[in-house]
Amino acid sequence: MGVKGQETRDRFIDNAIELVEAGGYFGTGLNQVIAASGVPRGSLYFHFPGGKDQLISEAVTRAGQDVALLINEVEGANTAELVVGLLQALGARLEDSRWRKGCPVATVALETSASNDELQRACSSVYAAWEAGLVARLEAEGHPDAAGAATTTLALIEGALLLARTNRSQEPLHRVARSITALLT
Amino acid sequence: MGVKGQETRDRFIDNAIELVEAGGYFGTGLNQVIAASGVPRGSLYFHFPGGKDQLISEAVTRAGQDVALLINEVEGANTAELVVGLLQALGARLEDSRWRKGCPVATVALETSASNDELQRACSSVYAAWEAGLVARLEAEGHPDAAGAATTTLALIEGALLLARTNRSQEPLHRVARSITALLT
Amino acid sequence: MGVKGQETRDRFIDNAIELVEAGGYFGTGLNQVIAASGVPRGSLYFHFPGGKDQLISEAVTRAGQDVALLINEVEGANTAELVVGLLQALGARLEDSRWRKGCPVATVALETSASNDELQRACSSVYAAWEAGLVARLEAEGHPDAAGAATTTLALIEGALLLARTNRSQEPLHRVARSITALLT
Amino acid sequence: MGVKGQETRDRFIDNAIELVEAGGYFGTGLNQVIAASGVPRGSLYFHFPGGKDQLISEAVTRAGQDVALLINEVEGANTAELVVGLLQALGARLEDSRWRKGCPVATVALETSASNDELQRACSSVYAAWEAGLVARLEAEGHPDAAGAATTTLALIEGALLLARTNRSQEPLHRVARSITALLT
DNA sequence: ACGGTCGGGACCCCCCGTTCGT
DNA sequence: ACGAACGGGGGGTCCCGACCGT
Repeated sequence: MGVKGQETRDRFIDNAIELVEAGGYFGTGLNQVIAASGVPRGSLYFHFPGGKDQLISEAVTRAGQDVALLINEVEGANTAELVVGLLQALGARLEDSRWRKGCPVATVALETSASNDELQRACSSVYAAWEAGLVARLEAEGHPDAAGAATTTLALIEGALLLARTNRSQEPLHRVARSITALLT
Repeated sequence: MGVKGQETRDRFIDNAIELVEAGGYFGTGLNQVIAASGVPRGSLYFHFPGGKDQLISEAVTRAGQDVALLINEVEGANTAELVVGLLQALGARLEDSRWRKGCPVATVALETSASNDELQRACSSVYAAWEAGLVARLEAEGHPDAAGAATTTLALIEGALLLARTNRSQEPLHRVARSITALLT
Repeated sequence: MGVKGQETRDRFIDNAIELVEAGGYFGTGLNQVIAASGVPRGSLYFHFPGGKDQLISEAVTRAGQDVALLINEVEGANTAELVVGLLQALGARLEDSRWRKGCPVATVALETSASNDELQRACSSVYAAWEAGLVARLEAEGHPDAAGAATTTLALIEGALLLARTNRSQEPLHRVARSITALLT
Repeated sequence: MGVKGQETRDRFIDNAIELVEAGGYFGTGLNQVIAASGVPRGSLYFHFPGGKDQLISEAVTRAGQDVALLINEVEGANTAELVVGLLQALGARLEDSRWRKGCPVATVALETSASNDELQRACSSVYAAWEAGLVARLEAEGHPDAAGAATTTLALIEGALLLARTNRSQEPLHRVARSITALLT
């Protein structure tokens, strides 16, 4: 694939992430993605012959990888500090985007878990990758129940993001941040 | 309003809850609701002149009230026991429905928080009611940080439901149940 | 029919005239008429069992009669003066209503002449009545071709109203007023 | 735009003219246009992203241009003869179409002048073009009040067409034809 | 390989005019 | 007289595929 083609592909994915994060799978039309990308309609099906499912699936995966890197590569801090920092950053991002950018996976996960296996698997994989990163960290720190703590941490983050976004307030994130420390140490 | 009219209205709302819980706001068509309700199209707009938004809004509210009753009226158990029981019941319901029935509010909340104020407010109100119920319980038990614990509990439940549904496994609910006990006692 | 019933009937007709004059037959919904009349839905079909066609038909007829009275009963002026005065009054009414109130018959006549015999006949009758009034006047004045002049006059008025409304300007009415005098004297 | 696409576009417009002339703006459904054109629904919105308004607007404009050509390009006859010939042709067309094809602009003009600026402007432009053609002719013939005569002529034609169509008779056109000669010479 | 135009329907939500039962 | 039921149709948008031109 040429450089030009890769750029076009990336433009689609980047814009898809942005739009899907705000509106979800069903709430985002390909027309919006196409318009935002400034690329003709026909090109989309050249790069993503699987259509909307393939595009959104790759978008979710890409967005998930970006976060996974954060979890895996931040150093010089224990897990509790990492998560607290993450919550703070997510809260700022959420409010700065006027409550549009929460978790790029959750909406799609809930919308498609009952009706679209391809996307359900993509979302599940993202969560699995995040959880694996947390488990590795917690085990390295000698946590007695790394698996349980990782799942709980992930649930707390996702739940807090959901509440914060729905209430349009960072307060749930702050409250959860306090609880996390007690839970992980 | 006559008895007959109320029944028709309720049929719409009940079926809307069912369908929206599985498919979300955008993923659920009014045609599906109408077909499932066995009521003609025109009747919907007689009972819900505000259209889809009014119908789904009332559906979310109704579903939220049903859960609120559970939180407020279960007696003879402390909050930790209540929540653990709730997680167990939610897990069974989720798996029994073949991973279709998770939280009737979360999907709509995420889909509409950026684009639909009426629904965002309806979802936010439901969460507020649930949280208030938890706070009342925790305060009655003398919890030192009832507000923080309630938000954290709610986030945990919602996050665990999201993970369980996405992974099609009750495991996240079980793990979180263990953490809850530590958190609330 | 009781007094109350007659009032309800009249309310329907008056509001129908108003709305139909602005929006035409297809452009006016019974819901609008019902809402404007402040009368419950079911009452409409009690007073007008023939439905929309009967209501609009009676509205067109009533509106036509009001104008016919004007043509037949204005005294102390020859026909040319009557018509010029009429054009002036119609122009003022048109502009005062922000170009909504032109001829209460023309729109319905054009919309329904191809598809609705009942309404086509109603409109045709109104025009016939107007024309008869003009013929009577012109004959009384000794006009050599009363029938031809009456039809021409009516066509000029209707055409000028159409142009004035479409261009949102009284100018066509003024220009036609000048021609009328030459034609009728 | 390719040849194929242009043909599809033209099919839409041609059928829209036909249907709108008979039924008006509100009386003509896009489904009818689509069915008559034998082109799928989606194609309509590709060629007319502005929807019904754009389609009908272009249809009215196109129909107006066809008539304008007639006014501007007929030679070897003075204006009075041109108009008389026009009235005769319009009468034949009207009766041959079983009183369906009158003026392709008037119905839409009356229906939309109060509620749809785009279409009101389109109709107004058509009338302006026709009037300009008449003014040019009359000035060339040395008419002392070309503007007044042009407006009057246009009003007469439109009014006569309205009456003829409503009464389902060519008689009004014949009577007006006689008056026209007196007016323009 | 890639960009671009267009055809193709299914489906969206909403509102229509009408009729029924009380 | 009136609230409610009743379907069919309104305009509009969806995602997809095919067929061009490079």
